[in-house]
Amino acid sequence: MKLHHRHDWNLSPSEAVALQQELRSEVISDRPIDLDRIELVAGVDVSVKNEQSQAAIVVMTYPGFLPVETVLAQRPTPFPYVPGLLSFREGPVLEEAFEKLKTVPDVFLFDGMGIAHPRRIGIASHMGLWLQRPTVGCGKTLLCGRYKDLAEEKGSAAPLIDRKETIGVALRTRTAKNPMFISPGHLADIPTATELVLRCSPKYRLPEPIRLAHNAAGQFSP
DNA sequence: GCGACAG
DNA sequence: ATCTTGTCGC
Repeated sequence: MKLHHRHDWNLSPSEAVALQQELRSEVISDRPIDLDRIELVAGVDVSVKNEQSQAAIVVMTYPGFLPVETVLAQRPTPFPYVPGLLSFREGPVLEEAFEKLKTVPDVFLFDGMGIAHPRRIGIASHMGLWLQRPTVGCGKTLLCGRYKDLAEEKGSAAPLIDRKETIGVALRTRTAKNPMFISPGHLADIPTATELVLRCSPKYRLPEPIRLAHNAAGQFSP
């Protein structure tokens, strides 16, 4: 896929934070995703093993969820895990994977946050700037913000609030299971991102594209 | 200063 | 995220 190269990745933690402050104003998080025109949805995930990172992108039809393309990319893990700076750890290998992708998905679902981030630029938002296509952040645990208890039934949601600002939702994708934390990445908004993730989770807690990407990323070559 | 902290 | 077997439940 064609990528809009934005910057180099070899930055120190403090330089990375400064870059996020510069890029945050470019993130568009109030634009509805055109759910009626989606035909392809991609799931993005990265697995780390022995200093090596492997990225997987699985493109699936929507709403049938039939896999149409899977790409993998490997690289040495370049950056330590620092809460708030995940994109600088997974960005390099993801960039390589995106370049291998031939299909052009209508939207990308990421394993991690979108604007539900201290500086409102989690990995889904950050990579969205490179992709220039709609992206959604789907976290399994919270990075920042608070939410009120929500009902046990699948589909229940509660606003995620941080510093008086609504940054996403806690969404129950499976009855009685822990909620997922959904937020717009880039070129998306909270209501449509929430609806899309719910529609992409017909059977499991993880959205189908991310679930498959997670499985593929965890498969390292001997 | 203290606590919290995606993957 | 990763280290790791069996096991309780639908």
